[in-house]
Amino acid sequence: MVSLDEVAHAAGVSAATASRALSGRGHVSAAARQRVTEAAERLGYVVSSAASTLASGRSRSIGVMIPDLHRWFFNSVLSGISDTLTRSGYDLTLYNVTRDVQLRREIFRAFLHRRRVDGVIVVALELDDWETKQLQELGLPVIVLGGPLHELPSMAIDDQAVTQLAADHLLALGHRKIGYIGGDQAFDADYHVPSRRRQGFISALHRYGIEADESLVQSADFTIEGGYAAAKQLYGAPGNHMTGIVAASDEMAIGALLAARDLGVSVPQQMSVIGIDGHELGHLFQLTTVDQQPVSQGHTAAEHMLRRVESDDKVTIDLPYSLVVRGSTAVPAHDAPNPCV
Amino acid sequence: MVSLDEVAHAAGVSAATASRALSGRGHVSAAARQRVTEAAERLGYVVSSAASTLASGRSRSIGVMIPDLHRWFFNSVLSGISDTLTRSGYDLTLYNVTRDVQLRREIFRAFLHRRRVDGVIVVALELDDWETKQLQELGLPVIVLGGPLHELPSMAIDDQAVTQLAADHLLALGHRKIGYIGGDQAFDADYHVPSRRRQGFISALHRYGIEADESLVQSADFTIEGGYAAAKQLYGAPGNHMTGIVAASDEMAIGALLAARDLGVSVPQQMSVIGIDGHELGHLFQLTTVDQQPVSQGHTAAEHMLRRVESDDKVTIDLPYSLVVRGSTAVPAHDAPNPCV
DNA sequence: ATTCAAACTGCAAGCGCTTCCAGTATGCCG
DNA sequence: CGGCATACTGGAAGCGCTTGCAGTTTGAAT
Repeated sequence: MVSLDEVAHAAGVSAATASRALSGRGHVSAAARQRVTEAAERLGYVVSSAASTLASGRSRSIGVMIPDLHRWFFNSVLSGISDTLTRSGYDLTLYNVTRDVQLRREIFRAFLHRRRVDGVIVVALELDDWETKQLQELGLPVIVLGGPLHELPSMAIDDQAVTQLAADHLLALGHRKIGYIGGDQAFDADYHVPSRRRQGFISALHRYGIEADESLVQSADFTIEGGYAAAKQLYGAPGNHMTGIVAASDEMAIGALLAARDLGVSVPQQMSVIGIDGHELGHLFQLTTVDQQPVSQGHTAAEHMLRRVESDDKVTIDLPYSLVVRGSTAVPAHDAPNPCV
Repeated sequence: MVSLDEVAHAAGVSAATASRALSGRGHVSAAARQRVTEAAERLGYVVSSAASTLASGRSRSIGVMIPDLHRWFFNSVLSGISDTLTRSGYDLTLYNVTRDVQLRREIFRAFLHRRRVDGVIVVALELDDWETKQLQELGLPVIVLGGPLHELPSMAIDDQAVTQLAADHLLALGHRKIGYIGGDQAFDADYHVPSRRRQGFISALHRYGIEADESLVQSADFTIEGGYAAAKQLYGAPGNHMTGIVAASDEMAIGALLAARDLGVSVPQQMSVIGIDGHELGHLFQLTTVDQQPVSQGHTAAEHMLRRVESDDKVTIDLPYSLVVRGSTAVPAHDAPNPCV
């Protein structure tokens, strides 16, 4: 391993100057900088992260806490974060926060305090008070993606508005008996997203003077399998005259699409289905959705993190989203027979 | 931040003894260890990773290089690795190696050399000579998952045998006209896996005295969409009398299943489909597959890494796999009409 | 009781950088 | 041409820990 001293010596300057030349901090003559850069390049010098961190207090690494790598939304966000950090020369330390309570506690208790990171991006985790406190006590910039959480700077889409937009799309098409696949408090692992989306659905109906029919609301775990099972329940309920479904995630919507095929319910002729997320498979399934561009969310979060979120706290950033209309939604066939068994 | 000195002082010992007590290296009396541990706990002491790394040369962090976080196989492996590392108190530094050549080069040139990690696990990346050399020159333990790569210690399933097993399953059921969805050299982003699987398919046919029909072999990119498109090609080819499909990944197999539904080809009555991987959606789709337990692969890789792979090099570990028969495969209906258009 | 090894402990020397500080050189102003 | 600000540079002091070394104590073996 080449040390800074060797580079400095090769360039005919002191280690101090070499350090300044390479880091860009402080004054260095153009000539010296040139020689140092060349020597470093020639010798293949790479700064020792430990030494640099210890001396400067900066680690050039960001911690990312994320719940479930299998869920498309989360690994998309992670991709976005990773991309931006790598481009900026930052490392990414991954904390995969699973349902293992003990491990989770350990991550908050010890891992984060090792000061290996300059900041922490928390993706879609519902934090309890103790965890929030741990994060705050780090004295590091923290960004919560999928908030908002009042105690910490956060970025989030307006989940209620998003779901309302999805429901509005169906309502505007003329649907009136609309089913919902989402979650309730029991699924609030991530900032009440399930609750807030459900609320958005109900509000949308209210604005059309429709009372949500509890029998048309199904809970699921945001996965394809969960959506499939929930949709089967909805399709199977006799006489509900449902013509459309709003699913709180694209994965569940895809599940609903698969269930429809299995039961011979044609989409969009007999049933319109709309999801939320912008899943990569949406195109294949011709799924109408509200795209929340998770990769971009990752980019944005990382960029903000790199700017250190100087703005004191409670920074709450609203993220964009957009309706993408594909083939899974259409005006309801009022004359058609009830597709549900 | 509480320093080791404070802990040592609180426990009435020197920093050296406190360090030994907490790390477990060297001799410390039970009494001293007890007092140090208590003091550390009470003060909330957590070792500074930078200082510890600088002094000891060990960082308690493992780097993981992985290509595509969206692909289920990769994020499964990552989950497994992460789980094992976290349980052992290790951090995971994620290097998401995308198709961006410049970024990729930078990761190998600079990131790895920062000595932030004690070892590197490379998941399913086809390394060129220069990259292999960079890895070797690190002087760190490296494990390649999805090898084998002769130059570096690696772990892999026997891709040829796996695909042969899949094809054998169909052959044993009586299928003779079998299609294949996989890849050729053009898709060899990861250790010739596409090529080796294709070879396994061809060998299996040979053992039954069947020559592979080139028109029944389709290339795809291992995604659901890719499999869907490839399967449509196969189903659409007139007069091929194909009764079964081997897909080199579950995602492509699922694509084939979806295509079958869309074209009215019934599975398994008219068409048997088998995949490879053990995808979590396999259950929903009743997909027969060869499970290679990627999460366990992650565990195994991480465990080996933690044991530092003392054994010099060229450690090549064969990973297990198993056939999981579900509903997507059955004996061919010899009397049935050709399902293909 | 004597000897010796092993257990234990603290001192101090780093690990490889960054950065404060003080000193020298340079440029520009009046 | 003196004076002062500014650019540049190197010395040296850490950053917070680990560990070799040497000294002290203990226990067991003779």
